[in-house]
Amino acid sequence: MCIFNQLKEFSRLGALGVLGGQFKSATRYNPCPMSPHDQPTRPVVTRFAPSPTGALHIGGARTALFSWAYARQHRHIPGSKFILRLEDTDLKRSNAESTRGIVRDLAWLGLNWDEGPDPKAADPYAQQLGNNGPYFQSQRAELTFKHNYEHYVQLLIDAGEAYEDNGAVRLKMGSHRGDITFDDAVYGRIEVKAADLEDFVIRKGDDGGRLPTFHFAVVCDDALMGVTHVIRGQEHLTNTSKHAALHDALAKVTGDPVTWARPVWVHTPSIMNPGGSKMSKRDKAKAAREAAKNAKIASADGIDATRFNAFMEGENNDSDIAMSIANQLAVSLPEIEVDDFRRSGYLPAALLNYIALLGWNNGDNIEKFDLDYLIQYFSLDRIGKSNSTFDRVKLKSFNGDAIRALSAEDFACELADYVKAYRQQDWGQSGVFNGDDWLAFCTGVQERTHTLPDPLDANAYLIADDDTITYDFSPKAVRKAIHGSEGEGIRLLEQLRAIFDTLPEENFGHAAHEAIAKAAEVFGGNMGKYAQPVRIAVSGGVVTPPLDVTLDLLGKSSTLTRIDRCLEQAKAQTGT
RNA sequence: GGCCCCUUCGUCUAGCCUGGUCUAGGACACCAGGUUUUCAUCCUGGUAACACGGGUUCAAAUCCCGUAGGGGUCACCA
Repeated sequence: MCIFNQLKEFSRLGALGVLGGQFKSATRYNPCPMSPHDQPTRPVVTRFAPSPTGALHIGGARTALFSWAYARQHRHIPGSKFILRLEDTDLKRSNAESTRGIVRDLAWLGLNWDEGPDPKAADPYAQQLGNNGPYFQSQRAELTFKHNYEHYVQLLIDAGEAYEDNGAVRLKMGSHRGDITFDDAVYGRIEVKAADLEDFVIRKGDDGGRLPTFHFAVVCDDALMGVTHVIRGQEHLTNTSKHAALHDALAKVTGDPVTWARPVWVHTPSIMNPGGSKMSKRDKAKAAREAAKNAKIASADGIDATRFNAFMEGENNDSDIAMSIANQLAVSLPEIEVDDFRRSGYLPAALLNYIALLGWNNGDNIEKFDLDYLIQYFSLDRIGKSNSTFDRVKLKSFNGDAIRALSAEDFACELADYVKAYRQQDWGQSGVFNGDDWLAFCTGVQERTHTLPDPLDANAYLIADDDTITYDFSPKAVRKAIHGSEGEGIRLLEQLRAIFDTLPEENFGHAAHEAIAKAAEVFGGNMGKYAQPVRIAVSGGVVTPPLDVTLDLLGKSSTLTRIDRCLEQAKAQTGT
């Protein structure tokens, strides 16, 4: 096993302190863990309940993060836990692939659950009975014991709280129940007039497999699983009057006001696009559609024609089609889902840190923190009410900071894994670089890296064949360094080439660097005057890691070959 | 359209509940300067906001009312 991988595993095992260095850790910040807000003495049970109809959305990730952090904050109270439950009562849209993706993405983020599907299970739908029944609502519906939704539907009908309507069952609202008032931890007290409340379906008819609707399943499961705090997106705020009514009705018909007590509702504001629309996979689909239209392509790899055409007509926004088109046309799509951010080279630590700040802050001007800090300081009453715009530029800045906070070994490991996974190349160890060179390369590029692919794209010349390096002397900086001052760069390059030729191959870059420094000292001028022509000669451009690292990685022979080629072309151009 | 919710620098936000300490603080971005062999990093400084209109008050970003703008929701989707 790669030493870097071992090191990484080790660091991952070490608590959840995902960030070190300049990132503030909770313990450093506040030696006294007593927070100003509530110190509940009762257990806190939260859950993340996505519907497996697509990949894990960035907004879902934030909901999961808050739910997770709040449960972890209270883990010292026995019974506190974080549950993952899959809401798959929409048979047509739910699928196992989505479940796998959600489980994988949550695991990647490091948000572990106390109860929920086994992340290692081959078949995500293999039924697992926890203390409170299975974690898929479709499975809960099949059961015949206390978790069966149908049992409660019947109780409501018998008590005159609900009635059948074309095979479906509706809960009586309106004047039957009166005005509904509930409290939200973020938005405060919400009052809805009886006249604005309509009877709503709690169990679907035959077309829907007689399954419970989302509203009914959610209330039953939360109550039966003992969920105390329901943290979810604010699109559910209006729905909550229905859920409140359901809790109250069920408490009444079962005579069990404890189990069916209303939970604490916590609605989080939405995350928006810079354009103002809600961040959704539709944005990815839209970008892909536009690219496909511009390129006038009529199919996409691995996508059958019917789906492709439906996609182009806007009849679906499937991410796999969008991705296929993007790959085919080599265009990038806006990151929307957690997996998109991983592909783009973001670290979980940075992503988590950034989204935690979208709608929450500790009021202490501390922006860089790790999960330990969030667990310690997270509080419901510091969640904001207004929607926030997702700023990828700021995320990138956070990611750069997170990358710089990694040890050189951890960074080397992250990068090697990334290259393997998304470039299907092996740059480290046994691959393009040998072990020492790989670490040297990573060390050289680490502080210039904002997202993982940055150093790959910027340093392709390093692994290119010597004769594929091309020289474009038209950009200003290059022209100046080579042809400026009547070809001074060319003359310097010739002199340096002669010196380089006498240097040993061992530690060539280091020796070459010293030679350049000495030349600058002896002949005058700053080091850049000498280093830039060399940099251009070996890379074709003006930006590389420090020259000693670059030349070490390249080796003496490549360096000389490239200088020769550069001189040849520069002179040829001067001649004409 | 009905109902619900929101509104501080370009963006994320602190401050608002408990009016005066706010000539409104921080971060990202941007601009200028410095460090540096390039780029980046790092350091210093700067530009930039209380949506609008009324009211209450000695005093309002903070309290009240209205207007405008934005979001959500009105499915046998979740």
